[in-house]
Amino acid sequence: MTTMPKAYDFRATEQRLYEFWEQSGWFKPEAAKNPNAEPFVIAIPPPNVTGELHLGHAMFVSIEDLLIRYQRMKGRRALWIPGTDHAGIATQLQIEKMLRDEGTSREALGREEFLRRAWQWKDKYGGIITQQLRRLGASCDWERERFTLDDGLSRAVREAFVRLYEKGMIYRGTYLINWSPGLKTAVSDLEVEYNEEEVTLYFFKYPLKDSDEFIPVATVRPETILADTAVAVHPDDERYAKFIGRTALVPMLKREIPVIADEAVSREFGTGALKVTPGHDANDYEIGQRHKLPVISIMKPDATLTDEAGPYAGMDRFAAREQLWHDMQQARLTIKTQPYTTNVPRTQRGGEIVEPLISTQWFVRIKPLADQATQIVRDGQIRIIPERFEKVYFNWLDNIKDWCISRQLWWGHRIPVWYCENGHQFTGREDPTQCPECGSTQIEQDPDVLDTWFSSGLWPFSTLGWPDETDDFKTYYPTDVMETGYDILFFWVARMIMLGLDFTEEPPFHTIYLHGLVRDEHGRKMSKTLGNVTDPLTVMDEFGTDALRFTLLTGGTPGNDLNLAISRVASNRNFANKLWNAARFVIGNLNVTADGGRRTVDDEARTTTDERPITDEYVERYDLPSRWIRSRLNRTIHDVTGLLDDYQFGQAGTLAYEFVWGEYCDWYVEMSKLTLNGDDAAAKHNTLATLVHVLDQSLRLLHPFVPFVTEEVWQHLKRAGGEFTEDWDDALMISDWPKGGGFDDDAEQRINMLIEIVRAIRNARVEKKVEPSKKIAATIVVGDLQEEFAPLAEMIARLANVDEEQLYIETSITDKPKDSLALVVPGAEIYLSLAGMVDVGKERDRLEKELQQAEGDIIRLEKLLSGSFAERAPANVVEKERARLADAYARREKLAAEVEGMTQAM
RNA sequence: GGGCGAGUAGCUCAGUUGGUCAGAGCGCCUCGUUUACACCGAGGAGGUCGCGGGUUCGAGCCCUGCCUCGCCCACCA
Repeated sequence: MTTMPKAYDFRATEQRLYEFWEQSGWFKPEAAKNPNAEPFVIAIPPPNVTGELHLGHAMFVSIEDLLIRYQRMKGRRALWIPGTDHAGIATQLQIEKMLRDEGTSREALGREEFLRRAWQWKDKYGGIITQQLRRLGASCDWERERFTLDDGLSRAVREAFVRLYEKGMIYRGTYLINWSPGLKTAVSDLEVEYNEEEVTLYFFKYPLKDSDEFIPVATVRPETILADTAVAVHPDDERYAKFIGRTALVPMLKREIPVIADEAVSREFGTGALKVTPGHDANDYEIGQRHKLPVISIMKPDATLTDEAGPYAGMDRFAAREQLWHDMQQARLTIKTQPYTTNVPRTQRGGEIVEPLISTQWFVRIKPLADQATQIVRDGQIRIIPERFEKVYFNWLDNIKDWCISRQLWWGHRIPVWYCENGHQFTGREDPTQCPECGSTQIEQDPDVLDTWFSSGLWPFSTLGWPDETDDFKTYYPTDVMETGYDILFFWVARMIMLGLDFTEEPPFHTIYLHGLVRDEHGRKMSKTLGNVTDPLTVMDEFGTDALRFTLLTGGTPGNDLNLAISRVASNRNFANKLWNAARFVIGNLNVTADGGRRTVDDEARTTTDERPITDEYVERYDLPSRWIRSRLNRTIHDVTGLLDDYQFGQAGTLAYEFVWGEYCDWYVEMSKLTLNGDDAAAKHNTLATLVHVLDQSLRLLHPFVPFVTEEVWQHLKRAGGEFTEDWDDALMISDWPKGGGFDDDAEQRINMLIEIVRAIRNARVEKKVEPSKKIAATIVVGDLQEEFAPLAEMIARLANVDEEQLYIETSITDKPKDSLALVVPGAEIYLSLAGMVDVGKERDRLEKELQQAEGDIIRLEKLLSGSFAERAPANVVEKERARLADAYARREKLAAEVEGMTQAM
């Protein structure tokens, strides 16, 4: 027998198989059988270089590897470009933490030393994440691995910046931006998150100059009073009309500011009067522009106050808030405080409150790029799956604001702009040594670096060698599918499209597939503080990579979040085991029958790529179950292929799963035992050929979903298969995708009926509590004689031996067997000899019920078919209903006769 | 304030041109060792498909209103 253990051991196979694949070079597109095949390319969403594997990674690897393996098997030159992202803020934070633990800081080290340490860190931890992607089975071409800060990509970033700069698409300016005091850098609008929080709303008096009167004002950030440059009221507000044009005094500072009127003030909110702080509030900034108000900035990068804050200079923003309020209370300038719920802006990374600050930063003029990016999707040149995200995409691009791309960090691509001592500003593809305008050699590079997303926005082409016209770029660009989480549609996807269109004049991919977030079992977001984080490595340790992958692929739908239920992972591990054991069965039989059971295999029997129609010869060759399973296989191949081409991965996987488990294992393997037990060598041979063929094709269908177990099983099958498998490829992963053959409706119909009959008998046996091992005699009446049913039904349903003439298959009978239990299924009647086991009264009730049901069906169907349904509904649908009606008539007749017979017997 | 998604068996979820669509897995109940598999096999219980209208011969599936939960965008101090 076989040496395969009873249970599939993924621990013993996964790593070995991955190394086998990778070392064979099959992850490279150059390994394609046809060197001129059409390429299929995916650029990986680059994980943070120092990141750790989480379920989001597992999700994208599952989907992208599925796509890549599928297209590879279909013969495309499949290329999955791997790589990592330097992830500016995230990585710099980690390095700074390390330095803090060492008792030093980036400031103490200086820029150069800091970067040296950062690269050291990257070299140490940068390999971990890619190692973990391998663990997931990712069939990336690792020889093409890239990193956003490597030389090639840095050159791409430089080129991109210079081009935009020269076109006037990049500018430097002083504006109100989002400032992160913790990170001490500007962040873009997207990096600010608003959370509803309980804060305090402070009401106070704005005193007027030369008067005892005051204007009541409310604010949630009292410290910004110090930067006020006006008090504004609504022009139509009678309460405050008299103050317009007068002068107010900033509390404690007694700085004189005007009282102005502006439509932007809401009369209903707070006191109806507004303090205007152009230096620290976006709306106020606009009001300030309208009224030409001065802009005062009271905050330094670390959120301590500047000299403008007078006595509060040097204090932290929150300390200053308290102190100022205290002082104002002393000065009787306060009115009251009250709790207030509002959206507080916090940085995505650090989590501290973002401060709107006036600052000089670099921006990309985004509108022209956004318009192009909108158009390309509207034109259908890029398709987004699921489609609803197109609306979200359009909405964001339509309201886009210029992109702040400078960051006050050290870890990243330094902005390639230099300033000379004479105030000239210039860029260059190469680092300059002197000013191109005045020739001064006293030049200094801008200290800032670029937003991480600037470099990732170039990813699909920078990884292929752009801006050079490399072979890779020419061959593999544009890529095909961009697969990633919907949460980075704006951050990353939109920017790749904008920059891709601008630099390469082509959409960087034609399809965007967005997956959802992986949540915990009950739909909660996974977080360390909640303690509900599922580590994919732990899951893989326990259930195997295939089980995790299959769960992620079939457990949800595109664009929707997925609640990961461990019980599903467990059941998918069981599925891997099922495949394993089906193979053990097949392989065991191959070995056992090595002597007498086999005869020479001809091409006809092997049929790994049969496209042929169902011929007489074919029908002659294969027994009914084999014809049935081959036909079902062909249908499954057809459907799974269609679903995959339509990006319906979950459906495709489920279908293949159900075929393998529910039809091949549950029925065909069982039925094959009959033939394998017999002594018809030719029949045995054909059944074995079918067992091998269907398993092989099923493994191919499933390989993109569960690559490890399918490869392992396939290798065992290949080794044991002898003449059946001698022309197979070296590995499943490089085998051809199944083409599928014709459908054998006749065989399907017959086996379906057999299955119905067997189910009815099994059901009756359990209901009547017949010993499982006890054989019972039966008569089966089927319209058209199905002699093949006898031995199959005998075996599967444990009916009495046909040779003892206790199992009859008839086309019709005149007298019902005595003391029998009647069962009626569509197209057949069954009489089980259960002498003495049947309670006639109960039995009559049961049949009565079935009779009523049949009558109900008849009434419903007659009504349906007499109405306009028959005219309006499609012909095939009507036909189906007609057939059901005919069957109901037949059932009614049989059942009525039964019931009557039993009533008399009583 | 605007937009989107979800609400289907106890739990986690499928269900794409409206016509066996009322399903799967897990859990539960009864049985069970026949050439693979107890990570198994056979059988079973369990749902008015969130609620109300409407369109249609026919609606989880389309339209409309409402309820609950979640998310995104905007951000009136």
